[in-house]
Amino acid sequence: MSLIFSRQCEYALQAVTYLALKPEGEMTSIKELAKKLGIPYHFLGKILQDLSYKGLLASQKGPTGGFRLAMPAKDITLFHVVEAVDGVGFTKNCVLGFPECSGQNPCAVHEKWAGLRDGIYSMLVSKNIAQVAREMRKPEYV
Amino acid sequence: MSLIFSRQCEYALQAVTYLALKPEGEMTSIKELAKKLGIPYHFLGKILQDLSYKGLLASQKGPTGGFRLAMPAKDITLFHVVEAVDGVGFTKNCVLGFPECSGQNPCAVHEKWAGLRDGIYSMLVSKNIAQVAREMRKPEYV
DNA sequence: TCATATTCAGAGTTCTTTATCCTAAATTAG
DNA sequence: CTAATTTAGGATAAAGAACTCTGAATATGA
Ligand code: FES
Ligand code: FES
Repeated sequence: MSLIFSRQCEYALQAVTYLALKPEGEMTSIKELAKKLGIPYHFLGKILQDLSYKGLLASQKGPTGGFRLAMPAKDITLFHVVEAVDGVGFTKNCVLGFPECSGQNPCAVHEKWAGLRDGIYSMLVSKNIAQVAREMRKPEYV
Repeated sequence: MSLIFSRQCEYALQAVTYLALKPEGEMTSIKELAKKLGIPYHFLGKILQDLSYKGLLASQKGPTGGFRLAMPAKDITLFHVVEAVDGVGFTKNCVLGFPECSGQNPCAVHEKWAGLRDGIYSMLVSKNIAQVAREMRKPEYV
């Protein structure tokens, strides 16, 4: 079981932050990304394709081709990626799965969850991916 | 996509807290639970069966049969249910999906996530399900 | 120019989760 | 004892997520 984000979304987040480390405009192949990040090659291809379709990445075919961010890294947050891949359900839904989540008929943990949800949101938007990428202390990001 | 807990786990949490409202020892049928909580009947049956197997619930067949908590509601927390159904992965895994999550090679949001993860854990253990059930402001719980 | 190697694009497949169905076994009430 | 009710449990179907295979586009260099 994946936690809050789907596997696809996790891979997307890893890949996009990896791209943020590259000089602006430089193309990076699926091969390099898949190898460095340990993500299944073809699956990653489909994910990046999807991110291109949604306007977050730009792609180019052929040798020397690959993917790059469609806009400056400082203008992208992790939230943009989550929004594009998983949607914004986690900002609206009841953590216990009840059909409605509002102050009207709150479940027992509604208040507590509201705070945590805000925390998650702020974790995703408080830094742009250029900063995020630099703060990664992961061997994958070398 | 469900958020942090699987659908199955959400249903389990709703059902167990519902049972916590009943007088200790009283049996409640799948029928009543499914109807009140709006959970698919047969699916809920499997979930409750599983919770019985894991020792959280006790069951009895025949008319007047049903399910009840296997121990006093004050001794059960939401975490017990999550643990039984989804496991404790969320307390250990990297929120960005990296294979390792530790202070050794932290991802960019590791610290922030550590705090949120603790918050989620405390949300699940700070009250027993008797309290949780009483605090539900849900029409389902009547 | 054109063959070839490289890379993305998109359809297709497998696996897991969710949900349904059906029959058997246990238990109660009459 | 019989009929009604309820859980137990296997089998199956539908939906969604995860992953794979094949083909189209493109740059390079012979
Ligand atoms: S109603 Fe449950 S989190 Fe809002
Ligand atoms: S390494 Fe990412 S949350 Fe710990």
